[in-house]
Amino acid sequence: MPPLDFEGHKLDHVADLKSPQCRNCDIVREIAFCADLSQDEVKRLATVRCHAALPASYTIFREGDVVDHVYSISNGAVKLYKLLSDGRRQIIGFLFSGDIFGLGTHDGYCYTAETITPTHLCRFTHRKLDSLLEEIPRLERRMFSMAVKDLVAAQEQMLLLGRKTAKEKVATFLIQLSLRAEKAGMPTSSVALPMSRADIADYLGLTIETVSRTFTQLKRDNYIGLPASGHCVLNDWRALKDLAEGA
Amino acid sequence: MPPLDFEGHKLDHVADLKSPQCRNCDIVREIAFCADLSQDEVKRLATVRCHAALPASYTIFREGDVVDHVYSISNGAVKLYKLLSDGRRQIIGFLFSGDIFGLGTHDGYCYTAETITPTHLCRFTHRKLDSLLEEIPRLERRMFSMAVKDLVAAQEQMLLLGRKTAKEKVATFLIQLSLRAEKAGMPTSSVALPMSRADIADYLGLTIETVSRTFTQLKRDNYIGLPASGHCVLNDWRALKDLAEGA
DNA sequence: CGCTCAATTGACGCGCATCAAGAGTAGTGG
DNA sequence: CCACTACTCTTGATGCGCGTCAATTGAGCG
Repeated sequence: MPPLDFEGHKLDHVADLKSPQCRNCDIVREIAFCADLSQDEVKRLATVRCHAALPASYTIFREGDVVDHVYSISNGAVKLYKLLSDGRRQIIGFLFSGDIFGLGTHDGYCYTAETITPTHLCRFTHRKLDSLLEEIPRLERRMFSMAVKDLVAAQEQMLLLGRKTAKEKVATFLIQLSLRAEKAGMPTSSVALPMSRADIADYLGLTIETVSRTFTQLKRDNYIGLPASGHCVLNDWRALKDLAEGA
Repeated sequence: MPPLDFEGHKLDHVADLKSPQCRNCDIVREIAFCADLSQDEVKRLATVRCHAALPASYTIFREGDVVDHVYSISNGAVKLYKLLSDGRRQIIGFLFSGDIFGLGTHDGYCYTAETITPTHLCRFTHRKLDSLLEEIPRLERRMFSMAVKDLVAAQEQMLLLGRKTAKEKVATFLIQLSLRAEKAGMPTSSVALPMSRADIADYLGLTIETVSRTFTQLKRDNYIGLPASGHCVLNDWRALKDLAEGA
């Protein structure tokens, strides 16, 4: 994938503010950034945002890049990952509609962000967002509580990576996706798997082969069904949850 | 260890505000909470704090407990951990002087906090701290940036747990302690190891035996020296760092 | 000195990685 | 529409790193 010039707005997939998907963006941002903001505050926020549509497997920024923007996903899916020098990869998180990413330190972003599917993003510069934070104290609260939420999830993932078996890891992953689907108002008994086996493996600290074998095993034991690639049916949610928690 | 009544102030190790170590607490809090607060703001903060001295291996709160306080370590060492139902444990972090802990969600604390060594703590109720956050916006900024710092560290630890070998894990751990010592103004070539091998193992997603063997191996290869229990000398910082990063 | 518990060391086994082959699956162009 | 290509995914055979089990050594403490 040649690096298209997204940051410089020359990418031909970039949509402008008048495009149809921007209305959708407004809706989604209600969920994410602005759930408890007033109409005026939402409008003020809208003045500093920028919208873009990106293809699949598109690198949004790399670990170490200067931190200049915060991103909000309108729709699509994004993965965040860190690399070791020899290419070993750890996926930090999968993000979907309504999720925010782009926090970092003065050393730059601490992970690489890449689209999984074609994705619509909203983007805010840190500079403009900072001045907004002065204006709207509740926005700061909201950013804080989202960072705490991410922190709690990261700690849960540390338990998974350090102490769970392959079977428990995959079960936990499916439960996570199911809970996520529930929050988005989707059915919990069937989850979409837009990411590849390689992505799942790098998220769970396993290899592609082990992930594949574990899926097969869970299917054989009737925990799940795999009707089509990219989809998974959870036959017994409770049993899968117990498996995920090592019971 | 019988559970002493710390929360009800009946613990005989609890020190009051006039005790000598409280002056120390003021100094340390300069580093932690209040680095950029005014004298008045620091004094205001002092009105809502409560101080306690705890013995080693003392459980401060448990995963799932109602979130009512935020804690700041004056001196000593604390470990945070999560448990699976069958007893498998993952240590989320080791905390030292100046560190803050006690964030959580409405579901309660998401980890258990336990002292490693005898420890002096400052404690703030969430309720009082919340009202302070209204008064002192900069305090909210500070809490936010500390949550981000924790998040970045958690993501780095995910890379360690998911993708590093035992040798790389132990090397990374020693480098972490060394960098921490540097920030505290201590020499980087020698680090204190107040925690047990079991704690180190549960932090790195290994067993006691593997940690022990890896220390022995690093010593044999002259990366480190182990002059006395609880101490480790880093003979070649750069080489250890390269090892930690998988080079 | 002797008790207790942490740490080390050794022997062995297992879960997951590695290596390798085969079976879908999707995109491409004639 | 089908062949061709390039993947991704699955499945099998084998190996290794780390876990498990067990015994010994060492350190702190009354």
